[in-house]
Amino acid sequence: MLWGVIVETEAYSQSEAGCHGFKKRTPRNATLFGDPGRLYVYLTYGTYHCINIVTDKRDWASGVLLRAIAIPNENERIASGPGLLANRFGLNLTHDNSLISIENGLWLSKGSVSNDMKRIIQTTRIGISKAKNLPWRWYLQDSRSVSKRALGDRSPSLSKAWTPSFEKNS
DNA sequence: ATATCGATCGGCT
DNA sequence: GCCGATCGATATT
Repeated sequence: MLWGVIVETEAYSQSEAGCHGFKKRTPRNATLFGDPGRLYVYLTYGTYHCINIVTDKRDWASGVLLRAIAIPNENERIASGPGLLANRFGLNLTHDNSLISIENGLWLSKGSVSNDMKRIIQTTRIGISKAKNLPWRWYLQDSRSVSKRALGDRSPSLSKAWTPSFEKNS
């Protein structure tokens, strides 16, 4: 079993221009409009795959892009970007629309993270030209497995600490 | 029909 | 910081 800790993500929603589903449904983004709990995989720049978790109800395009994963006992940079993590997990277009479930051998779980890895930075998304101002990227401040841009972009002026609401309320 | 643009990355200046 | 790889989707002629 190959597993890791998701250390960087971005959110996309049909309501904003950064989202593949902003304009209309196409063969490429169809999964994004489908049921939640599935993988939306697409080819970017003709060279790398990007992995999203479809998050919202059917017919409302939205998803969370997995940007970086820390894998225990492996090079800390092995999955430090959207394309890199897709490569490491062997995910490609054939996995588009795959159901996320234990039965399917592909799932997420809410694990525990060491105390020194709990600081979360919320800031703007990377590599897009539209809706750049939306602060919909999150990463673990102290992880060395975040994407290259996140490693260098740790200026507190543009970023701010963020606490997940489920922890605030618990 | 042709041109431009990406939710990227590694290599190079 | 800039560039090319490489291809599907979208914009333009």
